Amino acid sequence: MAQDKTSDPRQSSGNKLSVLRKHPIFADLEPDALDQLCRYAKHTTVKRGATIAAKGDPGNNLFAVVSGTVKISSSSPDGRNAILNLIGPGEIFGEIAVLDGAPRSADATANTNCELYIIDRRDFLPFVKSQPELAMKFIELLCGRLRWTSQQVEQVILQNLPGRLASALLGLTEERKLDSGSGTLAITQQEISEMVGMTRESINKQLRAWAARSWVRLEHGAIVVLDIDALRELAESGLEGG
Amino acid sequence: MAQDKTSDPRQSSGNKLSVLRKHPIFADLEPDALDQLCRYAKHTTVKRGATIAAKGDPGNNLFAVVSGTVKISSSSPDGRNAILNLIGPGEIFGEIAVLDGAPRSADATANTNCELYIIDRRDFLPFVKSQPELAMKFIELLCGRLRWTSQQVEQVILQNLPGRLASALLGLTEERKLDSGSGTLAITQQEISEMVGMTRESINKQLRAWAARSWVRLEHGAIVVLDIDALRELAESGLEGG
DNA sequence: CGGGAATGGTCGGTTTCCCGACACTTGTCC
DNA sequence: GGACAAGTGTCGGGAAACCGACCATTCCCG
Repeated sequence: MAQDKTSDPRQSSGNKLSVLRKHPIFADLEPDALDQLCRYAKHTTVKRGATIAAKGDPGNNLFAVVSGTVKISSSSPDGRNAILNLIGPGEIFGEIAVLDGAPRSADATANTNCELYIIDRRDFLPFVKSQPELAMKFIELLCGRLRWTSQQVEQVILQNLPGRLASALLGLTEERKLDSGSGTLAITQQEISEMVGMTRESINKQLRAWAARSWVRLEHGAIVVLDIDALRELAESGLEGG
Repeated sequence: MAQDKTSDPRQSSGNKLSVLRKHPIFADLEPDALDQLCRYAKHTTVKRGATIAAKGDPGNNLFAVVSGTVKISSSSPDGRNAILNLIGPGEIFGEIAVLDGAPRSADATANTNCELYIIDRRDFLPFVKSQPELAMKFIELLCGRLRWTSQQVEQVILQNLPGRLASALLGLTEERKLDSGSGTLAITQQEISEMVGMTRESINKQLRAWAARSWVRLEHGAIVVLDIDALRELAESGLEGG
């Protein structure tokens, strides 16, 4: 997993460089700037289930995912849980609190064992301000996030369970965040229920109805999307599908 | 209403200056930059109900609200409607499509008669890039939007009707977007239902239950919040309240 | 390889909420 | 000032989803 040894700064820096360059937001930085960024980035690994950041904390760090997936979620006093986003390799998270200085608005936990880079806010904020191009990149990133989140609100208001579930499966399939090839999504039904805001039972019922139609195939801890067009049609019409 | 006459550039520019300076995002600009911005901004008025921008359009304009309120919404094929945001005086909207170049993700309609400034993307984008401070302001703006929208997703997933309704009323009261003093919200029950994603009937039923407890008072086309603490408690616990 | 945790599958009773319909009030525009 | 639109109040049937309670299976870790 962690091939760079923190005891060897030279090699560490070299690996960091090649990894950070794959993150779209840093890809176009000048070599000097990228090098500077590498010096700021600290390498870490976290075990599945571990808390990376908690709601309400000061946002002192920006995170970049090297491997694994991170779950952004929030929970209510009565134990219910809402999954807001899943962050995969090549993506960053925790940028909002870093950029605006307000407390974290959600929890971040390791959905699988993860390899991360952590960048301190005190290093990063001046760095962004010194790189106008990077600021524009962040504006684009935030715009994308906003589009995604607004669409979620839209779907949750306009669509019923089948529509929402279809939309969620489509989103996961298209982004390939959990894709291990040919439409296999490594996600539990419990997690899906927390993404769309319905109970696990309702999700299970709907999924098996679709499995009977060969739209999907259910495996343990995974869902295989077989007929993506059927799901797309259902998601777009927003109706029916029981 | 419209005190600046477009036939008189001098006076127009003077008024624009004082108005644009009230928008937090432009407030800290250098006088020269602000002056430049005024030259870009075109003044317009739109009548209640008129479409300002439509979903799918290219985002060629940034809008700043001078007076009135604008409704950001999206509708499904079967006629259902979702209100995503309400924009009041001193706020801007339409910035996402301008900043990232993608099509508009929602409709914008005049909720009341409105007075707006319109700025062309071709003028504005180079302007932002030439003003590093402004880029940071936009980052903060987008972060705020993202926090608000994420919270909406959270609420819609975690809370039931009473909780969501209470949260919506609290939000509207605290932002004072529709406030005409002492907690009076100028909003119809139909509109609230489209904000929280429930039917008007359900909203009406819940509101009258609260009116019976003197938590709110219902007027024609308006809601007066009487006991804000009761609503806050309900919104935070997320439970009960029938 | 064995035990426990995680995940999936299943079931009715109950609640919530939608749906369609309608009467009444208020406001607005000609 | 009168017609019409917009907004509110109300009702009951029926569908959708929750809830709590299970057991079966699979996986993972010691």
